[in-house]
Amino acid sequence: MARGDLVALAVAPDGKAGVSVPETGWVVSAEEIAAADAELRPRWATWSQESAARLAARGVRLATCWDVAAVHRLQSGGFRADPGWAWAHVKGLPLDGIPTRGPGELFGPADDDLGDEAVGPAGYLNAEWADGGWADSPARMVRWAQLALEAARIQHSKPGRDAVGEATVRSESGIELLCAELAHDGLPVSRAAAEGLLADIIGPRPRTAAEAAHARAVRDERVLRHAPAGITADLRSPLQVKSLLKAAGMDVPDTRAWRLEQFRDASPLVAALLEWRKAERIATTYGYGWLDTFLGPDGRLRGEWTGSDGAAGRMTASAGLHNMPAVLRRAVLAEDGHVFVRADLGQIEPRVLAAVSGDRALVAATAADDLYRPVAEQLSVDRPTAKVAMIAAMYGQTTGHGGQAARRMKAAYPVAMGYLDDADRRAQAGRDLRTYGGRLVRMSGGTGTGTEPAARVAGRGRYGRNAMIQGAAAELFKMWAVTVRARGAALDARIVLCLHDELLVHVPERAAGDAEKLVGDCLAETVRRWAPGSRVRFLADIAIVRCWADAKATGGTDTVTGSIGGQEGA
DNA sequence: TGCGGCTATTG
DNA sequence: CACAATAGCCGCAG
Repeated sequence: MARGDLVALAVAPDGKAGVSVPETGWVVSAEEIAAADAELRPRWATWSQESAARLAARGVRLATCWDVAAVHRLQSGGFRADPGWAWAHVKGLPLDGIPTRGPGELFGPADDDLGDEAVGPAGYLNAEWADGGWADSPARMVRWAQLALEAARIQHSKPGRDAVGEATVRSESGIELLCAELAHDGLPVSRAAAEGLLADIIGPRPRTAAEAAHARAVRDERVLRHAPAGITADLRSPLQVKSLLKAAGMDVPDTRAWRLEQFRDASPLVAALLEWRKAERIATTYGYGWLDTFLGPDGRLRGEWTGSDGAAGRMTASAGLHNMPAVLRRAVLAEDGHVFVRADLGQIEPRVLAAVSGDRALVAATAADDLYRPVAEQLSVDRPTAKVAMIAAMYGQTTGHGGQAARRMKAAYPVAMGYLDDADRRAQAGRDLRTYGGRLVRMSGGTGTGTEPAARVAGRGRYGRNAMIQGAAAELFKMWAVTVRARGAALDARIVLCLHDELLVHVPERAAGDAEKLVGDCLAETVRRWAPGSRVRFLADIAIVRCWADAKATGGTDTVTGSIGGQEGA
């Protein structure tokens, strides 16, 4: 067995692992997996994040893997990637024939029970095995691991991948290891700080249901006392709020905050309502219940992580980790003797557009720290207009008054705009897309009726246009993240949060400086791999902080990376 | 009880 | 207010 060789691995709920090379198989302990990983450093072929999660629970972190589910999502699109589904894809089997365990089979063996055969006569995986039965015996565990390896080999043999595609397959797999660790480790959150913030915003923790109801009523009353005499409303009902506003002389089509903002100064009712909404949001979604559910006694906030969603392939997280109100970041504090290295990519989407389209003029613009400056100059407009025009092009905005800027954008950056328009047209026509790194974005479902509403077609076009950028940006980001994970291990630097273009790394204080440099170096390494030979420049703002909220306020080290002409050092 | 609509938060 | 996501509550259908 050599470094990087594929080795089959399937970890059971009890931590025992089926391993195969594949001529020979063993069942070994998590500790033995850890030792083998350290000594031989194979690329473990696994079915999904599940194996890594079970190892992480036992303190074992693998260096690399080939994750069949992650690679399936990349190569074939969609989110579904269970073994039975991925297997049918790699084997080219009809998808409507995949066996399932019906409710009737829960109480006894099915008529077509396959017993100890992992693969049935039609070539599908045994549904009972796939449902967890694979862990029922040592022989099954080894066999199940071997099948993951077989699936991985077929995925590996798929034609049409360039070097970037190969690297993307590896990083998409590695991200699953990171996801398992993010879920296990959690985000450091100070309970005392969090409860202090909540007390300021929504009041002290209620002791009884009656106290909670009273606090709610008090909050409501602060709004309703501004209502016209005799008028009341359930503030949680948009319909009733609309009526309330009408009674107060304001006729609005809906009650969204941005629409009510114009009345804030003139109407104490609206001002109170907008404040109420902010507090209510925190009370219901990010209040004491949220802390009780997701913040462990060890001061770690835990959610589930996925390496790629069903659309363009961004990472997702539950437990509010990706949409926590900014004010609560003040409770995200490094543990004693530790600090955070916080790093975020600057203007990643237009820079990615330059890279994937190869537009020479836009590539040239990425040389600037602020890309929108040269773009504004090129278009002869001010910076805000240039930014809006660029974002409009990437998101497919059709409304508003960006006509002139859009025309100039097309003239100045014809290759980049053509790239986006092409994706838009393909998506509108229901043709599948493939991102820069090779992710299939399925567009073919639900089209072809011929009577499809124009709004739906246009929406699909915008979706496809954006998926090419958002998806490629996600691929770059994940490659950076797995590189930081790998290189940071030696410093005990652990990624504790991924936020689309931002990394939060928890690191012992003594290694802070090294980790800060490492995160920047990893970006340079990633860009060389992700955009070889490109002159596109990527930037990361990197700072050492004790509290997540401090990062932007203090203004971190402005680290500049990328900018590789040719194959320097390569 | 399930689901679409509305709303809010994040990138 | 365009692209993506998670998530809670309301109102309605079954």
